[in-house]
Amino acid sequence: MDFDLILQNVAKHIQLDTTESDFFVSLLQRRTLKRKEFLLKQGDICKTENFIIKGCLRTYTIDANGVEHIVMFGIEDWWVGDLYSFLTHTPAHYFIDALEDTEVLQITKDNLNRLYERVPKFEKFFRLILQNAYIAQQHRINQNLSFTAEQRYLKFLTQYPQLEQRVPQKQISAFLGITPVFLSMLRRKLVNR
Amino acid sequence: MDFDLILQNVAKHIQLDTTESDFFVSLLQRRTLKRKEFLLKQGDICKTENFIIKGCLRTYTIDANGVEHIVMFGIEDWWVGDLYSFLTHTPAHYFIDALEDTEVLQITKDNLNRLYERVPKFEKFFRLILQNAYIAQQHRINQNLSFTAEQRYLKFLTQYPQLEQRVPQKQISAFLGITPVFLSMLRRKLVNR
DNA sequence: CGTCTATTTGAATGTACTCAAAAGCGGTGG
DNA sequence: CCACCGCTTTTGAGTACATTCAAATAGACG
Repeated sequence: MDFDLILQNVAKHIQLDTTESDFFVSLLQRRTLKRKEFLLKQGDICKTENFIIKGCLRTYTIDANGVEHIVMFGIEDWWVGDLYSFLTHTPAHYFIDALEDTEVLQITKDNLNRLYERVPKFEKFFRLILQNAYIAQQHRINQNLSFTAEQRYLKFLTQYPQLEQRVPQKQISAFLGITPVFLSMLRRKLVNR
Repeated sequence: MDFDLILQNVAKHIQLDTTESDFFVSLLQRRTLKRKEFLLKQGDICKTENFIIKGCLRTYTIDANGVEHIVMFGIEDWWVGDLYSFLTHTPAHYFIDALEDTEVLQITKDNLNRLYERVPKFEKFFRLILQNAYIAQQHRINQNLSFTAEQRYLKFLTQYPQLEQRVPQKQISAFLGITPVFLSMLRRKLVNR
């Protein structure tokens, strides 16, 4: 059933009884995105937090020169959204679109607040989700500071082996912060060993 | 009095009555650090979250070549620590030491859990602190991807004008992810305009 | 098949680093 | 108060990493 994955995701951190999990899923809305379809555009208000049950999303910006930079990828079992926009009801900094046909479960801020009230354990749940995301980001900042593009690419391969298969090189280069041309050169160099 | 700053910091997000704030401060321990003294070393377990009431700390790593990379600075009114180590009781990834004589208020994990139990509002408080930190980091990742060293330096100057005055250039270069030599060249170039 | 986009390749350029040496600056002890 | 030491910052030359531009090739999709 559709809610299996998200309930497993929740169960990693908090225990729910049937009433609680029924209430939780009653607050979720399903949404389907075609490849290249936007979940969020820069400047819009991000009205939902989104749990991916199928497919792949990217969160990115476009800089002054029109170059895209990917802040994060999301695949099955990941939460994505523009947290700042969601929380403060201000225009989003990021674009989010689908790299594959994707299905998400969405929860609005109002529903999230209802959830916090009725099942306060979810405060803890979302705190933990956030903590993990925070720690992952901190490591990424550190990696970007410490490593060359080649090292970052090799790290990416081991850290996200699924993604390497699924997303085009162009997207990987936008995540690593290098040009597609240079990534292509790196790959050639690596193969020749 | 010593707890003014931290109580103001808390009051930004949640309201406490006297009993609650008394209980909160009763869980805090004060610690003084001399310049260059360590609050945490890589490999140690981070046993406290730390609120800076005076001074300046840096959270950093040392890469394979012995080069330091600063993940964040902390000054008055900031919370610092190695969150992952603190939460999971595993060895810390980061060093934290003092760039100036510094005073912090510390709370242990046990005391934090007591606090959560007795004053559940603090769950919300630390969630908000974390949210803000998360968002700031996300912007930093994006900036590191989108901007050249010169642009990042200029951004740093406007974002942390206090720090520019207080910390040596060497530390700023370690934060920006460039060599001190190159930062010196950038500064010369910028002055010559 | 044709069109559109992604990837590869090569040459020229720019950005940032290394190494080495000199100059500046702060603290300490005589 | 000055001299010296250690550390930071500056300067310059040579080098490595990564980008831009342009063109060719390969792949994906209707």
